[in-house]
Amino acid sequence: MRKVTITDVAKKANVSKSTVSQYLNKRFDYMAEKTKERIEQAIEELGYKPNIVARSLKQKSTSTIGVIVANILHAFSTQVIRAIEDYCHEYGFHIIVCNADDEPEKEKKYIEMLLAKQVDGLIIFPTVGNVDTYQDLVKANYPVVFIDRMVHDVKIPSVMLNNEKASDLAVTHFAEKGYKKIGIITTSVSHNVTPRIERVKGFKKSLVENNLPVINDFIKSLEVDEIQQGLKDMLQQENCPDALLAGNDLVLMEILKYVKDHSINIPTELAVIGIDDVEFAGVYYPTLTTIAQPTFEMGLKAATLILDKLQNKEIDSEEIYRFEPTLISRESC
Amino acid sequence: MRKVTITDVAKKANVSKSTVSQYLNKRFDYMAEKTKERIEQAIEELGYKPNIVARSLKQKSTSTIGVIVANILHAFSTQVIRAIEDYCHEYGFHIIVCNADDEPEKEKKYIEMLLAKQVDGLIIFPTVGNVDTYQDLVKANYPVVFIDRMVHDVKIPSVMLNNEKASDLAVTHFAEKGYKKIGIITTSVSHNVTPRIERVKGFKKSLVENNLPVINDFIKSLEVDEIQQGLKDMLQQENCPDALLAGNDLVLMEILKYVKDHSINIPTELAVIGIDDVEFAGVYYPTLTTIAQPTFEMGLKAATLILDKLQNKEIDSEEIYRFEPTLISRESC
DNA sequence: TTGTACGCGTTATCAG
DNA sequence: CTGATAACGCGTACAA
Repeated sequence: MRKVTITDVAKKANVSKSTVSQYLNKRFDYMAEKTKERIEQAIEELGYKPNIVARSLKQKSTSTIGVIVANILHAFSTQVIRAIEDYCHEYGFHIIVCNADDEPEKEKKYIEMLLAKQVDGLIIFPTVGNVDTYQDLVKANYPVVFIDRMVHDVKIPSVMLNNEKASDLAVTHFAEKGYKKIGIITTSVSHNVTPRIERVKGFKKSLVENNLPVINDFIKSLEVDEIQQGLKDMLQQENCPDALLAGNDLVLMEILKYVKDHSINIPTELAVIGIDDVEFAGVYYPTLTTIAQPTFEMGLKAATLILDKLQNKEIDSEEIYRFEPTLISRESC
Repeated sequence: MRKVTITDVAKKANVSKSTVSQYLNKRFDYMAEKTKERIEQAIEELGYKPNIVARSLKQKSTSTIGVIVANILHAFSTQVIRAIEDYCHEYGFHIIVCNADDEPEKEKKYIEMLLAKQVDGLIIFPTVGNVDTYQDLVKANYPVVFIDRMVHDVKIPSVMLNNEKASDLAVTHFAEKGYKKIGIITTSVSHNVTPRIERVKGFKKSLVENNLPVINDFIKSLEVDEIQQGLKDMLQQENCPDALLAGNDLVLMEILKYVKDHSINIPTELAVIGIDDVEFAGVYYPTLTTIAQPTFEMGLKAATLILDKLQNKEIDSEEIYRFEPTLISRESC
């Protein structure tokens, strides 16, 4: 079955391509009623559907937003994607999602691919390894929004969690419950990723504010597959932490694994709080106290920023949009 | 910054467009070395990137596969998507993922959108509400593969779990452990979705084979938000089940919620098995016995089928490719 | 070995 | 009110 084009419709309706095009774009201002009907009928009979690719070429707009997530394995990523999708869909935009797997190389490749595909804008969870590429995008005045992370000296708006606050909420909660020897484990060691840095920074700061000691042995940044060993090192020493903050959902899983394997009781032997409100937090034994990110709002904000920019609304490109975390108090601390 | 086109490159390198095109497509057979260098340099200096949209229009191929999932909330969906992405990426294909939210209307809209976007093929988790549309695709000989579900009388290959076997594994395991009053809860009531039907069918069949009674009160198909009530009805009667099979991950979450709220002990008061191996199965208290789907293999198969079809390899369109589930025995039964 | 000319499907412009 | 024509950016016979 050959594709039916606008030319076929025009032929069948005995009008010219342009007239059909007018019809399709609802410019009936001066169109004869019977012409309209003939076209309508021809389209119907032939089952004609406009070719978006051809239209995009002409219009220089694909109504598509590219989204590059650093790591799709985080629940945060999928939730944000859903929010972006919802919003874009509402405004007639499609999204193409790519997963950079935390590799700057891959990220760069995807950026190029998406540009070549002429997406109208880009939402990126930056891997921070492609500053030059980001700068090129800025120079070209290409619509880009960062989410989850920011990149210093790059004039691209960022949608971020108030990460220091997230750590602070946790530490303060630990402190209120009487825990004094508090540790933190985060991931994303290889690249200087903002959330990790800010969470550790906020962690230390909050310890000080709560008059608690900062013990460097209790502060670790590890790749996921090193976490079991790291936990062992941390928890099997004489003086070990009695409370542990998981820097994200993947770390939390590793902690729960360790705790299970070593029959450690939560929260009597070890209190636990996780950043990111995982789906099973409420049904786990004990239920898990978490710091929730407003994922939906954040995704929405990123999408709004991009679509606004496409309409040439003025956006402050230096701006960082911070969102506040909330502590969901359950039984694990 | 204006977009730089092949014409700009040609001008700069003092050659014609076609020569540049040759270069881009690596047809150097008869190209002068210095011409090559000039072009190379011009591309470099201008930062030229080919416009995929224009290329697609000419080549009538977008190197893009559309994926429509019925419900992105299932862990199964995301895992399958990752597998598809991996495979497609390897072969230079991109994917566009759409979430139909279990609504046939939405699914239909997405099918039309993806076709208009000229995707080269479609992988669909069918909602079963668009048989006519599917038939149109078949008639047009358009490359489509179904996954997770099948649709009767539609000649489209399907990649599916051996669902009856999944139920059988669970029931037999329950039986071996001495449970006799076994129930099942599934979702997707509104549409006649294959997995649910097959799982219930397999469930009943296995009960009979294990010489256990089939109690209709213990077999429920409910929308997610009705499950709490359903569990109440089922578990608060005199003679209630002592073992429960969760038809998928969402049902499992609901069961765990109920169990928590009513302080029911697993497995002494109620044994539980879930179809779909959720991430926290191994760290839950107790660890959860699950029936795992080979999600990666299934996604891979779907992707392979589509790409094969694009290369006009013969594929039996009547074929249903069944994948075997495996029981992961843990503590919840 | 390189250039010319045209087609892909759509839309904008402008003449009629 | 409608139609011819020229783009959009790329690829490819075919000619030179």
